[in-house]
Amino acid sequence: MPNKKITIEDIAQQANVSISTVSRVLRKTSGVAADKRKAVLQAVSDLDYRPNVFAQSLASGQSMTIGVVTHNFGSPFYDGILRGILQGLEGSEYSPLFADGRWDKTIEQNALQAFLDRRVDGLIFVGGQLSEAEMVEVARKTPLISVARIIDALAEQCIHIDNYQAAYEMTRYLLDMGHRNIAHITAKMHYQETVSDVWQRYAGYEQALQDAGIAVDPALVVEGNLMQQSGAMAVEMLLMGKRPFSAIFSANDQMAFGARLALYRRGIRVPDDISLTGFDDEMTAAFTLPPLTTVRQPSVEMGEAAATAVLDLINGDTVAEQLFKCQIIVRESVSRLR
Amino acid sequence: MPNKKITIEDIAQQANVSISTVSRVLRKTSGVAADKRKAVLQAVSDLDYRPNVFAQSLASGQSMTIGVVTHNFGSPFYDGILRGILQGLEGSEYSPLFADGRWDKTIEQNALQAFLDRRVDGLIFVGGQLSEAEMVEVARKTPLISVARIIDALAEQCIHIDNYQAAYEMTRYLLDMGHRNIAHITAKMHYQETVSDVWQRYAGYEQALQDAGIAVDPALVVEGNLMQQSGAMAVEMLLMGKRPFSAIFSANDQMAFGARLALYRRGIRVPDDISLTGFDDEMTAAFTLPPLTTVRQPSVEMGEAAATAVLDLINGDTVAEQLFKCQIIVRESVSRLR
DNA sequence: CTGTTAGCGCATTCAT
DNA sequence: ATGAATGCGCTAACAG
Repeated sequence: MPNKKITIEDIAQQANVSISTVSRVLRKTSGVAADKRKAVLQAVSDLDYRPNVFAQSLASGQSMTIGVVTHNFGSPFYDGILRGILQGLEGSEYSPLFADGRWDKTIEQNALQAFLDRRVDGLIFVGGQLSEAEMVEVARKTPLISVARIIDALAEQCIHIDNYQAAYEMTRYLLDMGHRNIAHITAKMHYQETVSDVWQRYAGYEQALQDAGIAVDPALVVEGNLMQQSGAMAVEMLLMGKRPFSAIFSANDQMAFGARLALYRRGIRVPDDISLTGFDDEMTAAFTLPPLTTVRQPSVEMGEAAATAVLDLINGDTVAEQLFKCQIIVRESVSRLR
Repeated sequence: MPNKKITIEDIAQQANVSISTVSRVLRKTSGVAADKRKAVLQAVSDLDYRPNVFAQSLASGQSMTIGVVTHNFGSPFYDGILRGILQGLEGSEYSPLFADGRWDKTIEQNALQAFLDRRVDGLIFVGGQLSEAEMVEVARKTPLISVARIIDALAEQCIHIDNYQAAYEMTRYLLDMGHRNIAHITAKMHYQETVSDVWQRYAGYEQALQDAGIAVDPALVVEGNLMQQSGAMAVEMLLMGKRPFSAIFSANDQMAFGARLALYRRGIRVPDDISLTGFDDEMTAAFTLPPLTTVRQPSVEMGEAAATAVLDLINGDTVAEQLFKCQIIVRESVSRLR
């Protein structure tokens, strides 16, 4: 039977030293005679001692934890972020605490409060529903890093991808494949906090077309709301307009799936009749026929960067905004024209 | 600016009472004069006081937390469980702590240790890699509930579905649709702890056939390892055998997706040529054509039951094993025969 | 280097 | 009902 209520005092006795010496070797704050250190370590393992984190935190004022807040655990993207954070924290003395906001602001706020009550030494937000002002307020009191969401007032503390470039490259890819009439499914500005991302994606699309000497045809740009259903609607709208197009670039995978479904129902084949691309690579684990050409966010790397960054912040170091480059995942949903 | 370092003492002063009185109204352990109580509450909100959880835990010996350990956050099933747990804990004084074992036993053990160090008052395991013996050992020291995994020695503390019945019903459904030659993709006994579930699913399949006067054809039962890839292999094996079959019942969705893929590659249509069903309803959010007829585990209800159960356990009450009934989700992956 | 001591913030007897 | 006093287990000055 492991530890019952073994305290630092027990091992001090067992090792014939004072409790401060024990604390010293455990916290490795200052030198301790080799023999005493050995005796302490021996006692620790003999008695299977486990320090009381509450007492530690109470006395030191530090909890040695960092809180991770997200929209919801159940997504591949978050899963990657999570792995990255775990990796990034490895070796450090800090351990992560997780909370799932469930896309509900109230729940998220409660979770945040719980973290604050637990005196987390740092915070990592992956997305999040809090307003910029609230984030800034929180950041004033606790080291905080925002992943996959840009907070202008906290730019240096943000880790995200270069949406513009990724969209540019995706459009460029479509152009290279011979497509000239490329539709784009975007989203209205007010639907999500991710709005700025979506806007940048549109900008990348536009610029790529312009650089290819093609003007954006407003009739080929339709707005959804980021959800799958709206992707299907978007296709219907595109079809109703008489403008011909050979490819669709959706600002996110969700809508792309909706589009895929709508096309399927119409008997329009992908990619034989229409090429289709998305953004986020949300369905890597899913079963899609054919899988979508899309943009993959380096979630693991971003998570790791986030962990490293909070650690730096806690450590008093300055951090800088980090822009990650995405990878275009080419799959059979795009065909070469001509 | 909210609380800085406001302690119980500050509000004691502000309310002209002793700290013990403050503690009393906050912990509502014993009666306090109405006026004093009001004064205290007023001071608490005025100063935006937040109790120090570490001091609380250190003094009381309780952390008022329950730890939730899972394989990995990123699955719809876990997502449901999570929601259920959140619901079930609502109103109680306990708040959850989450850990993701990432399908790695070492990581899981570390997470468990972290929970133990944090003196969680209860534990909920959703799956998990620990051996039965280890689980029993942990359960000896901490109230523990196992979700979706049967631990014989801890039967009363388990919450799971009736795999046998669900499989029976699914097979029955296939039979009702006119199918007579129904293949089954199962898994070898040693691949996972979920093995007993898989076995029960096979048993349900077998019994349903027998009750319909059909003997199980060993040639139509193939073993995978629960992963998608093995589902594809299974189909290849079935195809190689000369036995005809019109439907496949896979013991889990993962393998069913693999099977779906293999069939597609072979140009065999689902459900026109072969009907296909799975188990777990893992891809509700995914894009599948057609979506699979499968078995849905009532994850939310199970999560809620788990939360309630740990609370009971902590409270010293006895708990009983809980078997949940599943729902068969009918989708267009099954066709009617004849 | 090492032992002694004073808190950390709060729950809890113990008196009153 | 309520205030004073202890102690939870540990860290961090503070003296040697």
